[in-house]
Amino acid sequence: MATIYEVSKLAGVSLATVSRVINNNTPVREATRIKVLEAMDKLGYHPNSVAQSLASSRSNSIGIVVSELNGPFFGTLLSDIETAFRKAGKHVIIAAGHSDEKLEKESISFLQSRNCDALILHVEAVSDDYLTELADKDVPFVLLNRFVPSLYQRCITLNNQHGGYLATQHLLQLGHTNIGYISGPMWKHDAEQRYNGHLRALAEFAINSSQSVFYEGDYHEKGGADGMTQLLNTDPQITAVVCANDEMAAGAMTAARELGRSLPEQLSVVGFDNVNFSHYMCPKLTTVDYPIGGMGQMASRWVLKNVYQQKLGDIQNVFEPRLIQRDSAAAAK
Amino acid sequence: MATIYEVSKLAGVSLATVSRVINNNTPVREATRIKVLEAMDKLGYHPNSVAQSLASSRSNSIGIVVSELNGPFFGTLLSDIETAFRKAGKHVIIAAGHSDEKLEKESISFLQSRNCDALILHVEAVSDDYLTELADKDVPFVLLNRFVPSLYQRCITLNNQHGGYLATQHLLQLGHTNIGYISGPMWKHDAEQRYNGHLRALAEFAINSSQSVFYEGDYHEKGGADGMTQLLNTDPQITAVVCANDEMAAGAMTAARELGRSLPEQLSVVGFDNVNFSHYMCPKLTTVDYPIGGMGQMASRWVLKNVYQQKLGDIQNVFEPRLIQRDSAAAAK
DNA sequence: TAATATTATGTAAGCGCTTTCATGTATAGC
DNA sequence: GCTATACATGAAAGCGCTTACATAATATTA
Repeated sequence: MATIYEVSKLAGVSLATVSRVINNNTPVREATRIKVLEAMDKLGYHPNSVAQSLASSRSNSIGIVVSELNGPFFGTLLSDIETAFRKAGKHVIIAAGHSDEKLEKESISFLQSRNCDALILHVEAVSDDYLTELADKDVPFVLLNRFVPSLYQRCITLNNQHGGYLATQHLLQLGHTNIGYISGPMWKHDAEQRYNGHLRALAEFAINSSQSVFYEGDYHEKGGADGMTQLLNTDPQITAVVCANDEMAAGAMTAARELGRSLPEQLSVVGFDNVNFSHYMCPKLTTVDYPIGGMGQMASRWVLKNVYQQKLGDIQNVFEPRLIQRDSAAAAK
Repeated sequence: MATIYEVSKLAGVSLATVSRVINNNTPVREATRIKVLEAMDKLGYHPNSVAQSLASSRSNSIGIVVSELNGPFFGTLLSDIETAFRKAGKHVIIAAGHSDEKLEKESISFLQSRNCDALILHVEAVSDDYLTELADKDVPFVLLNRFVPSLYQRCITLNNQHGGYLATQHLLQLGHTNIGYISGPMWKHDAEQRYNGHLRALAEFAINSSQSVFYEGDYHEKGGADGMTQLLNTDPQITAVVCANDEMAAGAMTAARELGRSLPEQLSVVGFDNVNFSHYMCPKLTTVDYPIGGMGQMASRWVLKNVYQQKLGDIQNVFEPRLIQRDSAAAAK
């Protein structure tokens, strides 16, 4: 691989000048620039990004921590983030945190040691305090789907509460009054907030929430199935169930069918997230859309703007969910 | 951030010695090692990986090109690759090629300029010649799901032909004789091979393939839906359809139902890939398992073994698919 | 045309590490 | 006790760039 030195020799200029045309940050006379470009071309020269990083102490890499790499949710996120940075000539280093405190911390320090210029974090298990401390360190980061009051400018969140509200409101408007709820793990902020939204909708329709059956699931298919089984055992009169994410909705619907309920005639189900397979399910899942792609783009913009000084539009910190009506929720009989 | 220099001063040894304890590649007296480790600890020192890369001309990063970041298929792949490398202290840089020749090439040169030690490529659009030339360059790479004869040691492939065979054989064994086929884009090697397997099964059961209706789809849901519609129009007598991937199967099943077919009673469907949502579909999809995770691990092993000289087991170049029987394929009436 | 302001280019000192080669120090052999 | 050998450590030269700072070339003004 040719080095900048060889280019400078071939072009008959100094290293510095070559560097200038590479970085395009200092004026270079047009004739000189052309000479250099031609030399680079002739040698098939590409700058060594490692050397660039060391010299400039910018690595042009952004570290991303997500909970899982598989699964429908993060794929969309990563895809949009990668596209955004790729355009800007940055690259993305990915680590999975698996919703585990130790692994999340490891991922973060791993990415730090990789000299990332910034991090985009979708972390669930580390504490607010840990994040606040991290903010005092040198590496800038944005938080996705997590609100830490002291770090509010760097939080890109969904109004989960409103999402939970929309799901339940929809069922209530369809005439359901006996609505079960399958939650995510309550230690996760979004799970708690979605549930709060559910309660708010119930209250608004003057339904006593103590009548409403509740199950704390795990955000996975199995939890949804278990939850549905338990809910229907506890209260066979239930006519609708809100699931705090689509995966659980999938499990719940399967379980309900196995228990002899026809969907959506005897039982309506609403999910949350609008993952890409939610319309493969049958009945096609009515769910709350989580604009994760847009939020990923916004996180990218935050980084481009605050770390790389690009002039870009304002940052939208809070995104609003919206209800996607499909076929899994029907009017109460 | 503390540097190796500060550590060496605090420990009262030279830079070289600190480097030795970091890399653990040259004997260092135990007492010295401990002094150094304590100094590192006290300073909260982490080696600067960029500087390490520059000095050693190894970046400890592996570039991955996949077609898409979203979608169920690549998530599984990336997840297993990331896990494997993370354990080895390497990191993964990801780029999407979008099945487009230009973008695939761009992705590859992008990763090259990032000084990746190796690449794992799932590329579809670039030519065999391009890959053969690339192999003469300096960066080592493995190919996933692609067989290039001259590069056979670095190809990790699925026996797609056999997979196609299994899908059709299953339907034939269930008594179907009028079987439609919805293919992927025939310019993609795997699509072609899956179809060849289909033909082989047909031949084995003495079915004239010219009777068998065929549609060339796009590996996406829409293509599956269009394909099913066209197939049923062309030949309403069809009792079974093989789809060359699960996404098309999803579209096809929806379309079939909209055309009034009950599944699987009036129409059996078999997919290919066994993506994670295939059992969310209803009826749950009978499909051919693509062990993409295992193949990703094998690709990782190839890199660890051939690039980082780790002593690991043999490389398995060809993986075998297997049929996953669920509910979408039933006996012919 | 000389003096001054502007702009373009070159010089050289790092960035934080690895690694070769040289040197020093302990151990063994006689 | 002296040399031969092994082993542990240090000195210093890069890895390929960026970026002050210094200098040279050019444009501007009087």
